[in-house]
Amino acid sequence: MLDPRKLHLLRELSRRGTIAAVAEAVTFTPSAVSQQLSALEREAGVRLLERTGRTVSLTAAGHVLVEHAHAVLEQLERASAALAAARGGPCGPLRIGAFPTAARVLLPPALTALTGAHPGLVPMVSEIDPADVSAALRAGELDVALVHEYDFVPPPADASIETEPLFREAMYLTVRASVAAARDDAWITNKPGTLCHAMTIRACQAAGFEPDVRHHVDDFDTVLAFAAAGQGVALVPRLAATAPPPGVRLTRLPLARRTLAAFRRGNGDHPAIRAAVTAFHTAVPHLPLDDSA
Amino acid sequence: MLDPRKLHLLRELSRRGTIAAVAEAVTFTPSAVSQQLSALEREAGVRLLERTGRTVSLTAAGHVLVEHAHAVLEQLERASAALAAARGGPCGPLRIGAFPTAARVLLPPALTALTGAHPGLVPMVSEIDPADVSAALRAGELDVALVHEYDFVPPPADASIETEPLFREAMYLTVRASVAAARDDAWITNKPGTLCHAMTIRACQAAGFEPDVRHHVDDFDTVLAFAAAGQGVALVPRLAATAPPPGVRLTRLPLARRTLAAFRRGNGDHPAIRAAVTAFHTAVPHLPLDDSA
DNA sequence: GTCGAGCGTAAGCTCAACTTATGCTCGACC
DNA sequence: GGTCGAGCATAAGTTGAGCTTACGCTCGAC
Repeated sequence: MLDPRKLHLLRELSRRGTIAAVAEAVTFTPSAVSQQLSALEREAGVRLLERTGRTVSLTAAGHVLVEHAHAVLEQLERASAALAAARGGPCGPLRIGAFPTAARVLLPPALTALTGAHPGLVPMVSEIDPADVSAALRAGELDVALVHEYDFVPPPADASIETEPLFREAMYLTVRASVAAARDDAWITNKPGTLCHAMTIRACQAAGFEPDVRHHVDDFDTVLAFAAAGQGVALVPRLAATAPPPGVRLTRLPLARRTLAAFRRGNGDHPAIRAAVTAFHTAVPHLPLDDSA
Repeated sequence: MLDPRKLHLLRELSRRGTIAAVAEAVTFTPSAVSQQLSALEREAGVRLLERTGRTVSLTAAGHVLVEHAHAVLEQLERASAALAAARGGPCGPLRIGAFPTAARVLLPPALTALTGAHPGLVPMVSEIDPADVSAALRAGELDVALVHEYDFVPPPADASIETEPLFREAMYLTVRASVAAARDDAWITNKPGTLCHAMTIRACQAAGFEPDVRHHVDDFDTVLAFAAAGQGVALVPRLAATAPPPGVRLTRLPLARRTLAAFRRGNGDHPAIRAAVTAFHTAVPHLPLDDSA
């Protein structure tokens, strides 16, 4: 019988590309991962990996098996969720990941509703950039997460992650009246590697230029303070612009950001997950979203 | 992560009813099965089993988990089948189970076609009563099997087994012109515990009487010889009555027997299974089925 | 050419999972 | 009602799978 633990390693390899990265993700040594994958290959009776230069890559058979690994692990997730449901209502620890703005704006009312409805539930929040969420979910470090996606930045398809939309908000530009008008300005973006950073770059590219990025700041309040100090322009989502400092003009753009709840595929029927997603939904009307675009 | 091996044990328990029977089926000691199921219960966090008198039975949560075990094991089966397909064409050992008449009539041409088309395939045939087939398939003792089902004898629903119909044949009654006319005769049936035995009993019950079963004989040629010797009446399928001995009158009844191929659910795409089922189909036209009822 | 990143193998250790041995409880049977 | 066997659970011992550390090899960057 195929071992789901080994299938999990193979799936991680297909996403991360190197055995060392898989080992780091599952907190094993690379040697252990290498041995497990060798054993899987032996049981499979086909080559699944092949050395390509300094790393390994999957063979055609390896990719086929990864697809089946998704299905197997999803069914195991469903079984675990069913057991959690059989244990009774939502209780125990629930690891929640959230991007900073959501942690600040959405989580407080959501957590109040959640623990009010389910006193046995122990939510544990970690701030995390949406780009890192699916890995953290797959690794079991998180159970649910609040993520966002932007126009221009297509979310990577991930067969192991399921999402549920929560709300949309408009994007605003500081100082200028349009992205094109800020062609020659200094730009303030989030740190490279984050979705927000990618979004700014893409929006400018769509307007026909490469932004002159001068500052990398994650906290939108700081971003607005920089803008107020004349240090550059920036794109900020509605929720980050509830109290702009004096002198910062905000122009609403035909550009949206969508916030979603994400969890491991198959885990959607887990009582704690359901409760959390429900709580997120109930908290949305409390947000200062003066538009529904 | 839930262990599929333990889920398999739980599933076997749900069918067999006692830990001792499960242990015998998987060739473990009852102690090992008991320990594994205890571990599963611990990981699940819910009671799955409860002592009822001298045996154990499943709790509601246990039954829920068994349903998920079916899904998980089916996906693992699919993954294995995909690997077999990736290994190339059908090859290696293929364990085939068949009831005696099928082994005599259908298998010779089917095996010729099978090994002719796939020289690497090594078919291994075991005669087995259809009543025991699903257990043998689940235990991995067989890969495919030829089974039959009768009117009046509903096949037990088994979520882990998949079947594909091959052909139908009519049933014949020896000596008498109708079952009702044989109410006071001595009856010859197969051994108790077989489907054929159950079929005879049910057919008589449907005609309004309990048969006076005097002889238990599995081989239909012997059955016909007994009938020719005036030792009783019997129901025989068309394929078992190709050359009745002189003096045995056969009356075709409005009663059918269906022959099917059975295999583990999810294993239908295994190249060897596909090849075998195809070979079965190609052999059907060679059978002396002078009717298609 | 040198060096580090990445992979694989060898050797050792630890724990899970099996066995055997034993005790307990329930139900059948005289 | 006592006896006995079937069935399950626990204790103790053994084995092997799966991890670690240690080390060697190869490839690609600088």
